[in-house]
Amino acid sequence: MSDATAQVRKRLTEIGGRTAQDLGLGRIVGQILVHLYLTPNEESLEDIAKELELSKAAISIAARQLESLGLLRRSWKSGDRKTYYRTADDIATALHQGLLIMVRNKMSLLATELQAAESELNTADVGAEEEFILGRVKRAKKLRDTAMAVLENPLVKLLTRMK
Amino acid sequence: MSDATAQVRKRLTEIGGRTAQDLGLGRIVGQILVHLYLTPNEESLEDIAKELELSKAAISIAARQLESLGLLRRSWKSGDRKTYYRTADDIATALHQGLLIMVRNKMSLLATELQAAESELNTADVGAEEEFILGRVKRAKKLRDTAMAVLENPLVKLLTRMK
DNA sequence: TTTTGCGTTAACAGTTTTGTAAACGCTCAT
DNA sequence: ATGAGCGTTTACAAAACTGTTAACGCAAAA
Repeated sequence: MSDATAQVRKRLTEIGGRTAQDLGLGRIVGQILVHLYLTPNEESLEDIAKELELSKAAISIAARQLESLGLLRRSWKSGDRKTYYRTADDIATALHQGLLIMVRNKMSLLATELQAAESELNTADVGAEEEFILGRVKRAKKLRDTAMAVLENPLVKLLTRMK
Repeated sequence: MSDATAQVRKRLTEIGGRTAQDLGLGRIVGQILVHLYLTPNEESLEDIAKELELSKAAISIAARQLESLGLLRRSWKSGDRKTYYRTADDIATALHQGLLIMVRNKMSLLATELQAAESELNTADVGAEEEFILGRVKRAKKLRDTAMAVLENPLVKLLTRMK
């Protein structure tokens, strides 16, 4: 592998790290994923640790997290006690679905809270301030509903169809 | 304000804090925004600090940040040296646009990096490994493109039309 | 059974983040 | 001019996070 190529890979790996961190998944997770995505053959924990200059322990934890997200696959070789990792074959769809699920989870949590708030406000004795807050909560609910609708319809259909 | 109502407000405020933190804006930012969103009249720095049980300094910083994002408005009263804050009138659209801009920024950063990677790989002497990586980069680009397309078309039009 | 080599777990240290208290500077009223 | 009241800045303390080292457990080889 040429020197320039190695540098390109390193750079993309860093970007993966930053992105993953933005999503709250931790830097290492993103680094591993991109690194393996740009690697033809599978690699052991130690391989990855050496390439990314991180401890084997850190790799172990992050790799398992990636596996549970369906983004990495484990494999073994006969007469070799190491575990090897490679990116999942359907990594693109897995990523998209994962992101959608994350967003949807946050959204539905918000939905529940807003609904609960509205109910409680309705049972309380309704003064002027309650009236105001209730109005605001209702506006927020409406906002969330349309956002949700947008998210559900065209996005899912377009994105999950990709290969 | 009834006790139950106060509790509802407190709860929603907490949720705002968590959400803002997820977006990388800091907890306080979200708390202030929701608190003011649920408050009929405008409040001074000290008012907010007392309600949220935080220092005036912290509120000062976060409130200015919110103002620069177009989510809060400052105002003054004659014969009173305090600054008052209230939520912007178009807070819904400001929020949506802000989120879209954030996402778009991340996306376009990714776009530049992927493009640069592809160029560099093309100029390098192309061995088997370069070929492989180049293929992966191209796949990633395609992914990003469709995601971007989805993000641009229906979302913007639907969301920014909202009041 | 013992040994070796692996992934994992747990305690810890370094770093970063977050919010506070106190000092500061500016504007307005006196 | 002087003092009071405000928002802001700065220095710092506490808390949270991240990744490492070292110990552990377990399976396969000797």
